[in-house]
Amino acid sequence: MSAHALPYRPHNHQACVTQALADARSICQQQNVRLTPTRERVLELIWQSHKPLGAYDVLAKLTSEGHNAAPPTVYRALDFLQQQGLVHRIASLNAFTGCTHAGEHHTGMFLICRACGNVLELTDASVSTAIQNAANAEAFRAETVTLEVAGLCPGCQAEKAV
Amino acid sequence: MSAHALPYRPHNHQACVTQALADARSICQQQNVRLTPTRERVLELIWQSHKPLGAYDVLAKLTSEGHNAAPPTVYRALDFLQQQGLVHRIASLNAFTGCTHAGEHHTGMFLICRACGNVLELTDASVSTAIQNAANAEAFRAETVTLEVAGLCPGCQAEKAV
DNA sequence: CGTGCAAATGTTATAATATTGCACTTTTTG
DNA sequence: CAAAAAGTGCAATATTATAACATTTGCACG
Repeated sequence: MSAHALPYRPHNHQACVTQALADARSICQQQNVRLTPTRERVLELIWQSHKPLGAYDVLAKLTSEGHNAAPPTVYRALDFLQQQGLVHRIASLNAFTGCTHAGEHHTGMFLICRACGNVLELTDASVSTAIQNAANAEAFRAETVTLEVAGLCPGCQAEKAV
Repeated sequence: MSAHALPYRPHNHQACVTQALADARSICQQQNVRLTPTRERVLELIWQSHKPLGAYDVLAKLTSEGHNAAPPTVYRALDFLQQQGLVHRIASLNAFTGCTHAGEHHTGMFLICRACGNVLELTDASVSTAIQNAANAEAFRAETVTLEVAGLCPGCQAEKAV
C-alpha cells in the first residue's frame, strides 16, 4: 500500500486549501446561501492546517489582520460553515476543523493525534453500521454521532520509537 | 424481549445510587485510593439521575448543602472519579454521568436522548472492533474513544407519536 | 430606481465552563 | 513523632460560548 493519509505526511497543503475553498463556493452556490468574505476567510483560516483551531484562535488571526471581529463574528461564521457541512466541531477539543468530505452525506469519524495535533476525518461504513445496530438494539433513534478517537498517528509513533 | 433499558423507564433509582456507591467504595479500596467525603458526595450527586450533570450544577448543590465549595473542589473530585472509572465526561454536553460499568475495562458508547436528557451507557464489541479496524487501517494507534450518539430514546419517540 | 424586508454584521456585555497558584490541613509512612 | 504526600480552601483568572440590540448590506418586488 502507499503512504499514510494526507494529514500525516508532508504534502502541498495549499492545494488542500484551494480545493476546500473551491468546494465551498460551489456548495454554497448550489445551496443558494452566501459565502460572504468573513465566512470565506474563516474557512480559509480553519484550513491553514490539519490541526483543529479554536474559535478564539480564529478570532485572533482575524483581528491581527485588521478585521474588526468579536467572538460572535467567529461563532456565527463557524455555525454557518457547520450547517453547510464545511467544517466540523471536535467536541473533545472545543475546536474546529475543515471537512474533508464536503458535500457528501456522512457521519465523520475523527482520528486525533495527541502528539502532533493533526486530525484525519474518515467515513467507515462498518463503523456506522455497528453504531446504528447498537442503537437499534436499545430502540434508540440515533440522529447525530460524535466519534472522536485520540491516539498516535503513524508519524508520531515512529518518532516515539526512536 | 423485556422492556427498555433502565434509564428509559421508571425504576427504583435509589437502588442505582446505592449500588454505585457500594461499587465505588469497593473499587477505591482495591485501588488503595481514598474516596473522601467530598468525592463520595459528588459521586452521589452525579448519580441523582441518569441525566448528566454539569460541574456547576454539582457545585450549586454542594454549596446549597452548606459545603464550602469552589469550582476546583468539584473539578478535582470529578477528575478523581474519572480516573477511577466511576464517572464519565460527556464531551458533547460538557457534563458528567455516573459510570454504569464501573470496574470493567470498557470503551463506553453513550446514547443521549435530546428530549428527556437521559443517557444510556453501552459497551458493544462490534462497535469497538469496527473502530479499531478503521484506525488500524490508517496505521493510527487508538487510545481513547469518545462515542456519543444523540437522538431519541424509546420513551420519547412514543411521546412524539401521540 | 427606490423602498422595504430579510439576512448578515457590529458592538457591548455577560454567561458558562475550566484551570492556575498558593496556603493550609489531613493522612500516611518511615 | 517528623517528614512527605495527598487532599482541600480560596482567590483569581483563563477559556469557550451566547444574549441582546443596533446597524448595515443585499436583493426581490412594485
